[in-house]
Amino acid sequence: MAEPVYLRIADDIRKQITYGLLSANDPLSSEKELCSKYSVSRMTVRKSLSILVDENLLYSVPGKGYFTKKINRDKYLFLFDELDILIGSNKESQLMEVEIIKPTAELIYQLRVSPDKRIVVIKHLLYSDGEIVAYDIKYIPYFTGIPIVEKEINYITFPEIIASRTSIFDVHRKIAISMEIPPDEIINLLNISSLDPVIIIQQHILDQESLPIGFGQLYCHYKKCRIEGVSVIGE
Amino acid sequence: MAEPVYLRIADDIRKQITYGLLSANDPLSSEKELCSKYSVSRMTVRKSLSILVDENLLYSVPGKGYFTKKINRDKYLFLFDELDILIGSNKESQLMEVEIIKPTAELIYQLRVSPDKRIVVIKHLLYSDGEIVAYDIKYIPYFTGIPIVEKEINYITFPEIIASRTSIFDVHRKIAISMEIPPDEIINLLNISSLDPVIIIQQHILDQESLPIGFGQLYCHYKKCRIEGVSVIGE
DNA sequence: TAGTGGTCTAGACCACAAT
DNA sequence: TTGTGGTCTAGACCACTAT
Repeated sequence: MAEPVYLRIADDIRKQITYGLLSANDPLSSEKELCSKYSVSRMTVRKSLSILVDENLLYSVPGKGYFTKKINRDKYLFLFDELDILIGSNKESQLMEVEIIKPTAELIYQLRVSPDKRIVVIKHLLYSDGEIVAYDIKYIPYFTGIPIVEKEINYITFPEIIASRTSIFDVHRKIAISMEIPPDEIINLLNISSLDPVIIIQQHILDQESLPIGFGQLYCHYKKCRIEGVSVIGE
Repeated sequence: MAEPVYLRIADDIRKQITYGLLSANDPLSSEKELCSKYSVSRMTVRKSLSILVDENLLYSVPGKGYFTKKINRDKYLFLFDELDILIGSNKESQLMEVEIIKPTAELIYQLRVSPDKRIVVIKHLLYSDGEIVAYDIKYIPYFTGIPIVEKEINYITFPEIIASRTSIFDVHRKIAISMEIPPDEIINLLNISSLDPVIIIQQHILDQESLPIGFGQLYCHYKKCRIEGVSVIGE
């Protein structure tokens, strides 16, 4: 078998969408009609259609049929890793400090906690070619079992710390990249001028109900950071 | 039917992976064995397994079986739109200039073209709340049929311009975010201090063979840009 | 040779849409 | 009532892997 039948059918339908024979929200022929048209069984047609649904070119409505989707190609898939985004060859992360604090006003807001809740703070310094280029700070509401011993923390990722409380599949993350002139503490740590902005990468870790269970900020020297991604076809 | 059988089976296998009963690269029971275990047909088992393959928890090797995958949760999906990333409420894009030039040394490198090839340059200014906050410049090697009339260009996206030459499904994009102190031309346009870095979002549009067919750079005022994304489970 | 996943057929019943 | 997609069964043949 050179090319599976279901791929040939998927290609055929994809072309009809691509070349504009079908436009947004146009109904497709029914599965049964496509079975006759291509002389295949329903399962084969469904396999073809499922590929196009995965590609976000089609959606189906039970009892009605399949419809074409509007295309938006403005989604990028980014590989985001604290060390990967740093420019340089010798990169390493060093645990700086672990402490337990009472939440500031911002943390009360960001983590939706009460003022008397204790917060675990984990600070890292990130080095590139021997220089400090970034400072990372993570906040997690205290819970029994959370690792607070430095040795334990140094080798696990932010989601892993939190996953010790819940299943790793029940959390998702949001990220935001922006720039600001940082507070003095960061200016000193990164050894930059008081007028230089830094790149801030803000991470929110959320549970299934989208309630925050962790919050982190990475401050990075503006010359030492580069974030890369590739496009995906999306809704 | 409250919950389809294939979802119940997928959940069951997912739990075994999540809770560490199966670790990376462990072989799974064969489809046939799973059919017996859950008393369902092969198609139902395959549907369950295909979900887990889509979730990047499993991979299959023809003739051998299914195996569990190492999890990496460091991929983010970003919605990237030139106007969406600007901070502000009233945002608009204005075509500034279209011209045809001979390529500079950088363009010869970025677009892999010969020095005598003509390049179409499209410049936009991006406004937020009435202020110029970003400057966008796109380079596309000239080809017959490329829109160079201002009216035509103003309302189509970068990939769409290029897709007029090839199918939109044959192109993919790479993006990189970094910061730099920009050249004087940009300093003047954005009306910033000569010491302020800007956010540079670099876009490469590539064809099926990963050869460049378009190159663009967006220079954005560092205070006026914020890029957001959500995590996905990846390989 | 036996076992595996990949592909495919020809049916079936269900819940839901449109009429 | 008819047509639709969603789910599911019980087979089949193929290419590939391991022995």
